[in-house]
Amino acid sequence: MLKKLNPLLHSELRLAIISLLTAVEKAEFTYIKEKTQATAGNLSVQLTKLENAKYITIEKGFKGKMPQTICKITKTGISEFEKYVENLKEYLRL
Amino acid sequence: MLKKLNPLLHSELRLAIISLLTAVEKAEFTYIKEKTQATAGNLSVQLTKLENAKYITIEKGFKGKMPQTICKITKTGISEFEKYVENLKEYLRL
DNA sequence: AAATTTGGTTTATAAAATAAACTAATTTAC
DNA sequence: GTAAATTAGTTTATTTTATAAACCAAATTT
Repeated sequence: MLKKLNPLLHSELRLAIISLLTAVEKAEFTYIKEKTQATAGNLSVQLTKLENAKYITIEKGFKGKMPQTICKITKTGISEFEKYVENLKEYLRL
Repeated sequence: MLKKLNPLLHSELRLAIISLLTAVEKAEFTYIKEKTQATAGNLSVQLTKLENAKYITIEKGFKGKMPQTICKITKTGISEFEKYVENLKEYLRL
């Protein structure tokens, strides 16, 4: 039987964010924005959701004088992503 | 760069329906309902969306005296599903 | 020093998923 | 034989979600 897909990950933008973060140690807001082509507002909202779920951590600092937001995936985020991928594979018949 | 995911397919229930229909020649409403664990209302709505997009065909008839709805995937449905799978693979790093 | 850009957040709106209510015919139980 | 329950759905309403628009503060450019 098909397993329920984690709704937090079954979202194009959030999935793209998590996918990106699995491949790098950390990433800046602006980098994620560029890579995903998301608007800043949408990205901000979705990052906050992922942070609330503890799938990522968000650290706010400064790069020179400009604000900088750095995101990292957590162990929870990685394992939920892996579970999601396994569940989704059945839908995709892979 | 990650490709945009077809929003009609990036939906848990619609994806499950299409996935199911790729594996069989045709399927009854009640069979799909059982397999997907969807409510009848939700299923009805999502099937209609897939029909409007010409991803599936819906034929209404009778099985004995009871109404029967039979669904089949179309060529469009199959090729859109295949495209969706290929695009999604990049998100999943497969 | 006014206008623009950068790096965001907050709030409002649009779209989608889901659930609830309803229809209509059919069985089943009394 | 008729009331209650079941089957097979559709339609409508509600909730949730995604997205866009508006906004803020500081920095930079003209």
